[in-house]
Amino acid sequence: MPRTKVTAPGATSAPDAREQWLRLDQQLCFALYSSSLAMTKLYKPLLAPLGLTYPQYLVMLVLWETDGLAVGQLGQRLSLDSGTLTPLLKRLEALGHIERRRARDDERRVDIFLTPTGRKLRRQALDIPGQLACASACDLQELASLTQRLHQLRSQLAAATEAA
Amino acid sequence: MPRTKVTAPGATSAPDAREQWLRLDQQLCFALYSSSLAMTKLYKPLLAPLGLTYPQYLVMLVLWETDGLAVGQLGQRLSLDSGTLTPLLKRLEALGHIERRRARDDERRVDIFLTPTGRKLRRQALDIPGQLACASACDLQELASLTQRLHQLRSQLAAATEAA
DNA sequence: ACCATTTCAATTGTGTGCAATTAAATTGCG
DNA sequence: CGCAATTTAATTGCACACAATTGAAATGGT
Repeated sequence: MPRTKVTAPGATSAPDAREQWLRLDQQLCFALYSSSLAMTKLYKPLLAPLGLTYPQYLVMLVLWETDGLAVGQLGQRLSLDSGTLTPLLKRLEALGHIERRRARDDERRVDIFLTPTGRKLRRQALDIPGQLACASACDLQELASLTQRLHQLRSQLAAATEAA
Repeated sequence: MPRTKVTAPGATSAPDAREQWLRLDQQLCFALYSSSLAMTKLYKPLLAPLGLTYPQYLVMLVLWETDGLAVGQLGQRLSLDSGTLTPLLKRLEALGHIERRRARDDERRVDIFLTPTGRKLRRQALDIPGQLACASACDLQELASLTQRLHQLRSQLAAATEAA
């Protein structure tokens, strides 16, 4: 019979439920963390032909949807800050995929534009999601529902972080 | 009516299903990636009192379950290699939480042992999973099932990576 | 016993992530 | 208009992640 007793903060006697929750495999955080790293590893060989790292690929996904975003807008879309994006974008620029242009109407802003090379890269990327879907599960329905659940979780986590 | 036609690799006419799958929000990889980063951000203030980063916390979770593991075993448990673990473990040693001991029966191995300080830290960690559960969802049933689903996904991703 | 192979951790180099600071440009209030 | 507050990206510093290499130690076949 499972114990439901709540142990007071200072109590040291009797194993309480908190012991169970400290187990690595029971923690959502680790499931998330290790899955995410595993996903990145699986992407690596698929992205190698495009010459992109995984975070660079995410940036390109955003730009293929909406070209000409400012660094801050990109960051908002991906939940990354300028400390992460600035060097990453400079590398994408060095590769010839994007152009970083200081906005004329607000000199603080840096807008990001795809080059023809960057736009062409999209065609090579078209097959990647399909390959990934096969490798990860292949049940598209299940995949979509898991994706939705994670987006929902992300919102809750972000909201909880703000609240603190 | 949804198209089920499979476009040949070289075809350029007619928008096909692959276009849809390239959208950022439809991709499981991004849902996973951003959720994991959001989770880490939420942990940060909770771990600050313990003086641990999130990956350091994961290492401590493993050691609290099984003390005296070799670096490689720790890496297997967390899916991290020595390039990541060696500097992290040196920092944990500098903090006084663990001791790195060259194994006598096999000089290649480095075994990791908790110090009394490291063991004591566990008590401070007991409340963390509960706080996190509340922040993330609070429906324990749902949380557990998501965790299971992610562990399963991780296995599939790891298997697919091996296969390549 | 010898030596090629294998197994380990450590090191090196590249690329994120993020907090904190900096510096420039803009906005808004009096 | 003048100036403080705000916004924006860049920079700096620290801590992962991981590929590739190194070097020491153990193993296995002959």
